[in-house]
Amino acid sequence: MRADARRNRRRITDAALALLGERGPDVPMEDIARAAGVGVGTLYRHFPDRRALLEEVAAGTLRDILAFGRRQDAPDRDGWDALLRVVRHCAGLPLALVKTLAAEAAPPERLALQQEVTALLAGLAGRAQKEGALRADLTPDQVVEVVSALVCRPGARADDALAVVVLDGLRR
Amino acid sequence: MRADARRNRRRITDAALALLGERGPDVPMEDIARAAGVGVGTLYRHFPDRRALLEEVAAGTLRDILAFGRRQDAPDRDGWDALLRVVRHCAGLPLALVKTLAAEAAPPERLALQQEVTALLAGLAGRAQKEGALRADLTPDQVVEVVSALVCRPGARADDALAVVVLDGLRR
Amino acid sequence: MRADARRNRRRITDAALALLGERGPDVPMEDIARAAGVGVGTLYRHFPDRRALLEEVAAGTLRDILAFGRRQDAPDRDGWDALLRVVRHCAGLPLALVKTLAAEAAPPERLALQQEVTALLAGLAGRAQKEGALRADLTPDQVVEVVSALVCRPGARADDALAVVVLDGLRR
Amino acid sequence: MRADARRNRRRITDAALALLGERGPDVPMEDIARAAGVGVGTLYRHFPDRRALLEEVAAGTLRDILAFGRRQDAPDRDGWDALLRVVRHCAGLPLALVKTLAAEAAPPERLALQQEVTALLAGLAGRAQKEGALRADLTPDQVVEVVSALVCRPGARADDALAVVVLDGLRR
DNA sequence: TATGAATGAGAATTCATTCAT
DNA sequence: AATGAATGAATTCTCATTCAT
Repeated sequence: MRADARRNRRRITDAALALLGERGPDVPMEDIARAAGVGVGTLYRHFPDRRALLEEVAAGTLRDILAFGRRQDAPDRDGWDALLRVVRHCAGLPLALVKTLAAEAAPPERLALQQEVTALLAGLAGRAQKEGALRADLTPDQVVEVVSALVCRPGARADDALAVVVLDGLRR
Repeated sequence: MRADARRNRRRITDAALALLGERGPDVPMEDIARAAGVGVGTLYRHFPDRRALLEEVAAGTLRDILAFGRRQDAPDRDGWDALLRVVRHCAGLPLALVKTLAAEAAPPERLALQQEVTALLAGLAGRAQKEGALRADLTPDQVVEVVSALVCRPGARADDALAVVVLDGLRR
Repeated sequence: MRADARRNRRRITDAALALLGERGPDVPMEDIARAAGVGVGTLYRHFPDRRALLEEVAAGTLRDILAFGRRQDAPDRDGWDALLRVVRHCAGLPLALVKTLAAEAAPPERLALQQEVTALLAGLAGRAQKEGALRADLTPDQVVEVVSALVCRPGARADDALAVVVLDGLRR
Repeated sequence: MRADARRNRRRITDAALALLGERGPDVPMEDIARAAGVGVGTLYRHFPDRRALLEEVAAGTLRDILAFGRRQDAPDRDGWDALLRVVRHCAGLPLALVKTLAAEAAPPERLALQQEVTALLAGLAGRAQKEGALRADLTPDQVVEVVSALVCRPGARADDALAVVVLDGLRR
């Protein structure tokens, strides 16, 4: 039954992500459970309360970015290119939603993830600056701030007007 | 008595804006009424329901931008400069909040206002392109899209990293 | 509407006392509201949560005892007699129920009331001992403990077997 | 395997008694199971529902009293003394708790046990009256009522103030 | 007209019980 | 036979809205 439980847990987070996207951050737990095909009780067995579910949804996305980013962060690939790939990857994630969910004070676990992501991106930014591809009048953390704003928008796409303008603005 | 009513109405929208900013989009009507110094009954006399109140808050901000923008849109001032001033003005408004409030389908009145604002900004963008100050490979509407994303962020400031990058990216 | 609200509040505590007596300490708030002839919302406007309602029911009874006891505590009436009257009065109150409701840690307000009641009874007991009517080998506080046990029983009556035995056991 | 089952059953009733004492009459079944070191499923294999478990806890205590009482009820020992020993024994049992658990209508099995205990104690009381040790103006059943009230109190001890007063009140 | 009390539908959460493994 | 995951009814509490004063 370990397998069943794992499947249910996954169904729940998936359903949560979908419904929150469609219907905003106040979707009832019961609707999420129904969409996941389980009873509310099952939802609450996996997540002690609403906050815990939302945190897990957020954490899942952060872990995804982290994993993807680390795969790009190879010494033989230039930083600017890696940064671009991460931005493109992020544009496919529901980051605006996740940011909304995570509006409350970050619990330690999320804080740690956020710092890891930030550190990873700042590292890439620093390398890109050394390579001369990225403008040098911003600190790496400011670059992360810019990238984060670019990517945490509702409807963000990697090739929409803002992306073009921001990436141009970052170059050189 | 007319003056009283007007004052109350204003107090209510002000309180709503303030509380929504401090405590998120789910602040109870009763708290808004209390912060405005009136009873709930009075609040409901001015606004038939919660949606109507939020719409008014949003509309107020749109009207503010429109008024400011029109004042900048003088034929003897260059478009790029006017656009910059509008961006700076907007950065001082709680536009992220307003955008959140206005997440639902826009009613005709708001739609009209939004279109007026868009038209105004697109006009400025067009002029700035003709002047050669603004890059020409974007349509004016795309420029408005970029400016809007720049300005409708939580904590947006007219001189933060994203603003610098975006404005640099728009120039020429 | 002050009068209405007061009437409702009273109805609620009365209904609570009645239902808790009939159906035990877990009666749903909704049932209490219905029995009081009001909606749940009204109940919650008067008492912020279940605990607050139960505390009020308990406090009401303590206040009743205190008021009655103080009326008996006249210098020209002997202490033993006053104590007997208080015992008889208490036997008519749902003290077992109240004790159950008040099983949780006492909040300051209840604590204060309890101490006042205890002090009053201990005072009467002390006087009764000086008069020679009450056995002297117990401290006044122990007498209060005995009286309290006598009176906080389900179905306590002032003339049932336990009352007879205890009052006999206290005399001299 | 029979031994295992018996051990589990015992663990469950013990855990139930302990937890009910610590945390009140509403402890979840799952917590009882955990405290007993078994799964809920096992708990439900032994007791068809919550009521059945509570009844068994109550019945266990009644059987204990009955067994102890019968050992005291020897023709060569005086009734008053036997009664005293039973009272002392009972004071060590969680009778207040058991009384609370058994607040519902008594099922036949418990009813029978209660009557046996009552009969035993009434027998002792009758003998004590004949011996002249116990006051004779109460029926044996009233004496049982008094003893029962003495012993079914939260925190009852065989030498606390109420016990002293009641036992004095019963003598002669 | 302003007030705030009353209403009740809706949302989060708990827990007795069932059932697949 | 034991386990613990799943279920959903029941319960507490909140808040938009109505209405008596």
